Amino acid sequence: MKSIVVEDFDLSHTLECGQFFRYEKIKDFYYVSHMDALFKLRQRDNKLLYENTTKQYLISFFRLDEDYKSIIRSISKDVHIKKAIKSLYGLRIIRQNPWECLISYICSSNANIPKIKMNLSLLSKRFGHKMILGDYGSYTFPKPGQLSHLKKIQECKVGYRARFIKQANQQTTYKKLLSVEKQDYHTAKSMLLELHGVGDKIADCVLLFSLDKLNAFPVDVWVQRVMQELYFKNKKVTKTHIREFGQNYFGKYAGYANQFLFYYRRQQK
DNA sequence: AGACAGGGGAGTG
DNA sequence: CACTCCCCTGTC
Repeated sequence: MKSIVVEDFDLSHTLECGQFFRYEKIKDFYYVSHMDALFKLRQRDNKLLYENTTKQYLISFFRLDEDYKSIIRSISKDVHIKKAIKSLYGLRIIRQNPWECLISYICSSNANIPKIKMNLSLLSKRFGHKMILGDYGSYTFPKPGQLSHLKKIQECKVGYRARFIKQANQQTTYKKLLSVEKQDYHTAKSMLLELHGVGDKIADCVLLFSLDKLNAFPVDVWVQRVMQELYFKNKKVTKTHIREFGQNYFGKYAGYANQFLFYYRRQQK
């Protein structure tokens, strides 16, 4: 098995923190399915072992080319965030494919992680084609334009989100997503918000996890909970206010702070 | 058995 | 802002 040396990286935290859904842990290995790629990973200390992908792909996917230490330094504003960082050190924001990310988070509304995983698995099984790696099999994720059959989408148990997926499929191309990526945070966000089924939180997720907007600060119930507890003396605060506070307070890499706090709070339950 | 929540969003008032 | 409904699954 090939390997690369990795610094400031924790594979388990990165895959399991809830930002990404199409992976499966089997024995000591993680099998990752993403668009047309299927690869196998394992971390041993500072070595990342891999099969069926390339060093270049992994560096991009896990953002191994960015200066983690300086990001951590810039968001380490107080004892609360420092504590979360300490316990989850090495967690990185994954650079997902924007299309798969968009559909994933459209599925996420009023759902939970097991259900989102199931929906994505059914969608790829229904619309993608089979991939094999050793004795493990999964499916490619359908491309923009391939999710047009409403009935078939509904069979993937996505409920009322089926029409959102169909519409996103009609209105989105890779070219459009690329042009969204080129815009600044606010412009990019307003473009995503034009899609039906994409509101504030989902737009921020797509921006953070796939469009290189690391200052995005998605506020779901968990982030709302942890932020109220740590920064608002347990007072009820609107999600909009929390988002604006988070972006101002943590700055350019607020999205990293967001993910640390989110996963840290979820682990406590 | 049936009610309810689960990583929201859109539409209304 | 606050409220309701949305489709589906797992849980108590």
